[in-house]
This record gives sequence, structure tokens and C-alpha cells, in this order.
Amino acid sequence: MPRNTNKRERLIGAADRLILRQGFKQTTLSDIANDAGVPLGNVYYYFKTKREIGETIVRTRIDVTRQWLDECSRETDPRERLLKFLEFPACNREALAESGCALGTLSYELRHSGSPLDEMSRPLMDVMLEWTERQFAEMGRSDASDLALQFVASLQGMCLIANALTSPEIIDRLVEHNRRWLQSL
Amino acid sequence: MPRNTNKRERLIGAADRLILRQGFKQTTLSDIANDAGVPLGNVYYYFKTKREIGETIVRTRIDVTRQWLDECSRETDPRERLLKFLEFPACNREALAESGCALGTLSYELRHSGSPLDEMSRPLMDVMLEWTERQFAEMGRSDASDLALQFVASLQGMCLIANALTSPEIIDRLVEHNRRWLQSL
DNA sequence: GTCTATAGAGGGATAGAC
DNA sequence: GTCTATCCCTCTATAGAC
Repeated sequence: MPRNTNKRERLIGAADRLILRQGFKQTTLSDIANDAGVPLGNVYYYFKTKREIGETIVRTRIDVTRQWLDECSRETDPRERLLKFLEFPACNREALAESGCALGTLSYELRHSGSPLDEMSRPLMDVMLEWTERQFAEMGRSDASDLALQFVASLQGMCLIANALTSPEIIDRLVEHNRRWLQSL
Repeated sequence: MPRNTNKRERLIGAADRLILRQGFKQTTLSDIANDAGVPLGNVYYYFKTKREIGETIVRTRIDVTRQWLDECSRETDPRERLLKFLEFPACNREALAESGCALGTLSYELRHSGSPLDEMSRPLMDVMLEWTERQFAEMGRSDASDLALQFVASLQGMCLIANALTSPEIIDRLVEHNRRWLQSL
């Protein structure tokens, strides 16, 4: 076990930031090393391969998402939990318009990477789908699975369009629509 | 002007197919040359740079989409046009689950390419958004712009999720939902 | 117009000194 | 544990014969 876990975390932070902006393939190890203030050769002390960095970032993003979902789960009413969840895109409108969804962009890229890394694409989507479905189920909806699909699809599509048009307003409009939709259920 | 436009079209076809499966960055010129049965060096007679191939593919995909939209525009009722449009994902469920949407995947990748090519991401989305909005407007909806956004977001999200889970059933379920939604308007 | 050979740059990965 | 130097492969692009 390395002592200086600080350096490892700086590398992960840099990789996460750069991959969000540029994608995984586009991001080079020297990009990451420079951004983290670590010499290139030293990266290999913390990660055996670039692939391993990719796997770490996938796990990190799933963890960060789970943390936000746990935060939302504190609300007593399941509908309130889903409404709370919408605060994330609402508060990150510019970042989403600039770089897209951290889960969605990575998921799409990994599925086209032609490497075993593409198997990590499914868990990236499942984390949101499963939590969302649970909330609709707790609302007593027998069609919870369909509603979850509609909800997540709407949000993922929202990010893709907002990113294509570089338009935070797209986020505003679709978040508002989803709010009203949740209220109407 | 080259005589053997057949060869150029074979290269475009190969590039389009490979980029859909592997993404633009991942697809090498020798991949394309091999798939088209053209020697590597000869590619440069038809395209000055790889970038130029990318631009051509973007234009091709927009054109193919326009052709389908024109086909749909033949229906007299705007609602029927939108329902007709849904036949595309319905008939291409396996391909969409395998590789995602030809417009959406490319749009997301280009926005993260860090090259001037990323400006082509907007027209990729606009072609669908504008046509869709026009149909809702002709249905007499003053909120046509919002409805178009909801519709396209739902479809783009659908493709992303179906691709992440490699599940054509996701396409079936969300197409069916959108059908009912259109009927209910 | 077609094709071979290869230049040139970039990037993942390693060797080995400290 | 840290860092420099470098290997080696891949990929874009070009030179130049036919």
C-alpha cells in the first residue's frame, strides 16, 4: 500500500476532470500527469495501465452518483426524492452543457472503445435506473420500471442535446418539464 | 473530378459503418481502407485529411436523416408524420442497441474531440429538432419547441440506455411510450 | 489515378538511476 | 517511492514509382 495516497487522488481527480472534457481515448497519460503535477513515469507506480485508470474513473463516477442518490434518499417521500435528484442537473447546468453527463458520455464512449472496458458501460446506467425505479415503486406505481426508463432517458437525452447545442437553457427547460411531470404522477 | 466515384463512395460507406461501431477517433484510416478494399495510400487521393472524412460522414448522416424526414413528411397529418418517424427506431432496434444513434453518438464524440470538428455537433441535433418542432407547430401547439425537445431527448436517451445495456427491448418500450404520448396530445 | 514504402509525430509502457 | 530517458508501436500523412 502506498503511503502518499494524496498523489494517487490527485491523479484520479485530474483524470476525471480531463476525461469529462476530452473523453477517455483523447486524454493522454501525460495530460493527466501534467494536470496533477506528477512526472509521467511516476503515473505507473499508481496505475499499471491506462485501462486501469479508466476502470478507476468508472468506479469513482458510480460512487459519486451513489453518494448523491443517498443524499436524495434522505427525503421521506419518494416523489420528493426524485425532485431532489433534479437539483443536480439544475445546479450543474453550465457544466452539463459544456461536457455532458459524466455517466452518459463515458457510457457511450466505452461502448465504442472496442475493449473489455465496454462491459463497464452497463453499471454506469444501472446505478441511476435502479434507484429511480425503486422510488417509483415506493410511490405505488406498478409501472415503475417504465417510468424509470422514461425519466432517465429524458435526462440523458437532455444532456446530450444541451451539450450538442452548448446550451444550459435546454437543461433548465427539461428539468422544469420533468418537475411538473413528477408532480402530475 | 475523379471518374471512379464508386471508390470514393465505398470509402465513405466503410467509414460510416466503422465510425458507427467504433467511434471516429478509434477508427483508423487503414481500418477504413481495408474495409473498403482500397490501399491505404490511395485514401489520400479522395480525402486530404482524416478530418475531411469526418466532415463528410457528418454531412452524410445529416443527409440520410433528411431523407427519412422527407419520407415522413409525405404523411398529411403532422401527428402521423411523427408516428411514422418512430418506425425508424422500431425497425432498427438491434442496430441501435448495438451501436447507439448515428447522430447522437457522433455528436457526443465530436463535442469531446477538442478539434474544430466539434462545431459540427450542433447541426447533427438541429436537423431532428427543427423538423420535429415544425410538426408540433403544425399540430397547432404553441409549445412546439418544448414538445420537440421532450420528444428528441426521450429518443436520444432511449438510444443511450439501450446501447449501454445492449438491449433492443429498451427501444421497444420507449418507442411504444412515445407512440402513446403522441396519440394523447 | 493507383499503389508501395516510409517519414514523422504522438503516446503507452518500461528500465533503471536515485 | 520518485523521476528521467527512452523504447516501440501505431497512426497520419507524404514521396514518388508506375
